[in-house]
Amino acid sequence: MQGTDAGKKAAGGRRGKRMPRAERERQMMDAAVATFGRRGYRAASMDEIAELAGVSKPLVYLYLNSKEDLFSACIRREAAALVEAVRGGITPGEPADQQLWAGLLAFFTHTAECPDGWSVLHSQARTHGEPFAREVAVMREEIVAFVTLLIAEAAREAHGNPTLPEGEVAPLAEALVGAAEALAVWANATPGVTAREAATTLMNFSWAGLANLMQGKPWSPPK
Amino acid sequence: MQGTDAGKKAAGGRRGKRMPRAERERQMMDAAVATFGRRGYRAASMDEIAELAGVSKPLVYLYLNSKEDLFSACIRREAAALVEAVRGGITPGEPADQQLWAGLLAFFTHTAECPDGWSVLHSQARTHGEPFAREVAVMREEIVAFVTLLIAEAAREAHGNPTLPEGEVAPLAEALVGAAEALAVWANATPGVTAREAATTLMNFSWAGLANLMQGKPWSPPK
Amino acid sequence: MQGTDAGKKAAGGRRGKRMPRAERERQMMDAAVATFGRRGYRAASMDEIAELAGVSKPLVYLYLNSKEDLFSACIRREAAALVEAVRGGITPGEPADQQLWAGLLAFFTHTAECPDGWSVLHSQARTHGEPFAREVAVMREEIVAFVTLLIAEAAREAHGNPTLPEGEVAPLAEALVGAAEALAVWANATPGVTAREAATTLMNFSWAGLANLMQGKPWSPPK
Amino acid sequence: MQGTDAGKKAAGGRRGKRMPRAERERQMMDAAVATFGRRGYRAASMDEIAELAGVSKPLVYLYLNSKEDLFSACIRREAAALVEAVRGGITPGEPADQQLWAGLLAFFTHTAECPDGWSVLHSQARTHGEPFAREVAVMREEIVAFVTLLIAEAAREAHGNPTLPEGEVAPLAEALVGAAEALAVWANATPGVTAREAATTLMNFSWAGLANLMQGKPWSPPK
DNA sequence: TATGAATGAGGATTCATTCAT
DNA sequence: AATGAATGAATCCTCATTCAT
Repeated sequence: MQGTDAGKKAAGGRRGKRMPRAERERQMMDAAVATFGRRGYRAASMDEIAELAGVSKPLVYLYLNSKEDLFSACIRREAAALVEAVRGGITPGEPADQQLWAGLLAFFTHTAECPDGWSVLHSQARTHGEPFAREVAVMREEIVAFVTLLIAEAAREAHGNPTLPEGEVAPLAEALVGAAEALAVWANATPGVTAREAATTLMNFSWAGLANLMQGKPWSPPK
Repeated sequence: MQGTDAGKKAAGGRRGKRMPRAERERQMMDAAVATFGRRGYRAASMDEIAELAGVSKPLVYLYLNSKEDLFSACIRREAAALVEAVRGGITPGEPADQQLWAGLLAFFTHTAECPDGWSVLHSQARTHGEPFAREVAVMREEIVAFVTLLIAEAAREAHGNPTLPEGEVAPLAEALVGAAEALAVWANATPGVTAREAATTLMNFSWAGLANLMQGKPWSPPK
Repeated sequence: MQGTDAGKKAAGGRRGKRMPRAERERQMMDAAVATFGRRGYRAASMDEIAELAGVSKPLVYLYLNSKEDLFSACIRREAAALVEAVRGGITPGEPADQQLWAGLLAFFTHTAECPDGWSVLHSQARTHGEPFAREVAVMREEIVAFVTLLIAEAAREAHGNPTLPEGEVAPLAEALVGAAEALAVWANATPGVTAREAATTLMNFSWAGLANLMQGKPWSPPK
Repeated sequence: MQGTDAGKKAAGGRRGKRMPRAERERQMMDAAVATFGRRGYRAASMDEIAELAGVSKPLVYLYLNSKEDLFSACIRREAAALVEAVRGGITPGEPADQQLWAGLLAFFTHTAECPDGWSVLHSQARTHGEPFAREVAVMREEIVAFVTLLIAEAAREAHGNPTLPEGEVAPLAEALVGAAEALAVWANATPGVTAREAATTLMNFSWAGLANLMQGKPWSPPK
C-alpha cells in the first residue's frame, strides 16, 4: 500500500538490477498485494508474483520464505498501513462525532487509494482460514474497540450518562464497522462515489439514524 | 451387510448404498456447501467433497458436471434458500419497520442455522471472480432494492414525505445491508448471540439511530 | 457398413424398444464404426457409441463384451464388406486389366459409400497396435496377393513370359495397392471426384505408366 | 529424429543431470516422437514421454507447454526434417527422372532411418483431427506440388508437349506420392528391403509403367 | 545478490467397466 | 431384454519449493 498499487511492471527497476534488500522486498510485497488482492490467496501463484515483481522466484523465497509467510507479511503491512491512515486522520481530544467523521473519511480515502490492499484485508485474508484470519481479526478488534469507546464517549458528551452497558454498545460498534466495510467495497465498485460521500452517508446512518433523517434532520459534515 | 458401518462421514447414507439420483444429488450439494464454506473454492478439493458425500468422485462429476458448475449450483441453492427464508418471514402489508424487523429476524435466524451456506454466499462466492461473484451480486441487489423500498415507504409513513431522492436512500440501504452481513458473521463467530439480539441491535442502530439511543429512546422489538 | 453410415440418431428404433439381438447388434456396430471412424479408437468413448446406438452402455457390453472386442468386430465386419464389394465387382476369367479395372472401380465406389468404415480400416486400425493392426494386415495381404496374381497373369497374356520373378512383382503390387489407398483418401477428401475418375487415374498410372502417357497413349476405360 | 530414435533409455543424459534448455528440449522431443510414433497421440502418456526423456513431467510442461503443443512441435520438427532430407537429395537442374529418383531415394532412406518420425507424420498426425492433420497436410501438399511439377517437366522433356492439363497431372502425383508412402511403411515393416530397392520399384512402377515392364524394358537406376 | 534448472505432490477430469434390478 | 447407479484407475496439468551455480 505504501506507494500505490504496482502497475503492470515493477516500478523500481529492470529485472536483474542489483538493489538493496529493503527496496527489493518492497517491490515483492507490492506485487504480492496486487496479486493476492486480485486473484485470492490460492489462485495467486508465486510465479505470477515473482514476474510482476521483476525478480526470479528463488529470490522471493530467499527474502520472504514461503507463500504463507508472504501472505502474512502482506496482511500485516496492509493492516498497519490502514490503521496508520485512520489514526493519522483523527485528532484525539475532539468531540466524538468529529473523531468518528475524521476516522471514516480517512478510512474511505485509504481503501479507495489501495483497493488491492483492502481486498487482501477484507476479502482474502478473512476467507482463508486460521493463520491469516486471526491476523486481520486482531486489527479489526482494535478498531471495533476504538469505535466502542467513541460511542460511549458520545453518549457521555450528550447527557452525562456515565456508561452505557458495554454489552449494548459493542454490537453497535460491530454494526457500524461492518457497515463501513460494506460501503468501502461498494464505493470501490461504484464509479463516481467519493470517500467524502461514503463517509457522509455512514455518519448520517449511524449518528443521526434513519428516524432523524425522516424528520428532516440529516446529520451534516462539519465545515 | 446392512449392519456394517462402511461410511466415514456421509450424513444421509452409507457409502455404496444405491439411491435415486435426486437424493444423491442433494447429499452431494450438502457436502459441497459444507466444504466450500469452510475451505473456500480453491482450497476445497473434489476428493474431499466426494468423501464427505459418501460417494466416489466420478459420481459427483456425472451428476454435477464440474467443480465450477458445482460451486455455481451451491451458490444458487443457498441464495434461493436465503431469499426464501427472508421472504417467508415478512408479511407484505405491514408497516415498514415491522417488515424490516421481521426480515432481519428471518435473515439472522437463517444465517445462524446455515453457517456454511452463508459463508459460501458472503465470503467465498464474492471473492472468487466472475462466474460466481455475479450470481450473488444479483441476489444482493434484489435485497438492497427491497430495503431501499422499505426505507422510502417508512419515510412516507412517517410524514408523507413524497419521496426521498433515490440517490440518497440507496447508499443507506447499502449500509444497512452491509451492517446486517457483518453482524451475521459476528453472531456466528460469537457464542451466545441470538438471532433476536442481532436483529434488535441492527433495528436500534438503523431505525432509531445512535442519537436517539443516547437520548434514552431505544427502539424495541414488537410484542 | 451394410446400410449407410448411421446418422445422428439410431436408424432403427427409439431407445428402450425391445428388438431381436441381431438387429440391436447391427445398430451398435453401425454406431461404433461411425464413432471409431471419426474419432479414432482411443478418442471414441463407449458412452458416445451407446448413445449413438440408442441403447444403454451395459447392453453394449452384454452384446459386444469390451471396447477392444467391439473394435475388432468392427474391423472384421468392415474388412469383410470391403473384400466382398471388390470380389463382387470382378468377373473371374476376364483379361487381367479388365479385372483390375473392375476391382478398382468397386473399391473406390465402396470406400466412397462407407467413409467411416474405410477410415476404421485404413486410418484407425493400422495405427493402434497389435490386436488390431494384424486384422487389417491379413485382409490387405489377401488383396496384395490377388493383385500380384493379376500382374503376373497380365505379363503372361502380354507375351507368354511364364513368370516374372515373384520378388519383383510383389513390391509392384504393394505400390499399386498403396496408391489405391491414398487415392481413396484423396477422393473422399476432395469434393467432386468420382470413383470412376479415381479408378481411371490409377489404371493410367499403373497400367500404362507415365512414360506411355507422355507419348500420347493413355490407357482408357473399356466401353 | 536428429540422431537415431532413442532406445529404451534417454540417449543423452542420466536423470537429474543439469543441462542447457536447448539440449533438454531436444531430448524431450526425441522421446515424444518415439512415444507418439509407437503408441499414437492419445495412447501416449506424458508420464511415459517424461520417463523416456529422463526428466520429470513438470519439466516437459515447462518447456513444451502441453501435450497438444508437444505433438505439434513433433510434427513440425519431423516434417521439416523430412522435407530437408528430400530437398538435400535433389540436384535442381537435372532431368526430371533423375530428380525423382534422387528424391525417392532420399525419402526412403530418411523414413528408414527415422521410423518413429515417419509414423508420427504418416500414421498418427493424420488420424488425430484438426489441429494436427492440417500441419502434415501442408507439407504433403508441398511435396505433391513438387512432384506435379516434375511430371509436367518430364512431359516437356519427352516431346515438347507444352503442358499436360493440370487436372490430369495432379491426381497422378497424388497416386505417386501415395504409393511412395505405402512403400515406406512396407519397407519399414519388411526386413531386408533397402531404400534403394524401394526407390527402384517405385521408379519402375511410375516412370516406366507396368506395360513397359512387361515388354522387357524395365527402368533402371542411373550409374 | 541473483537465477536457470528441476521436481514431489496433489488436483480436476475422464473412461472402461460392473452391479442390482 | 434392458438400464439406472456406481467406481477403480488412469491422465493431463499446476504449483510451491529447492538445488547448483
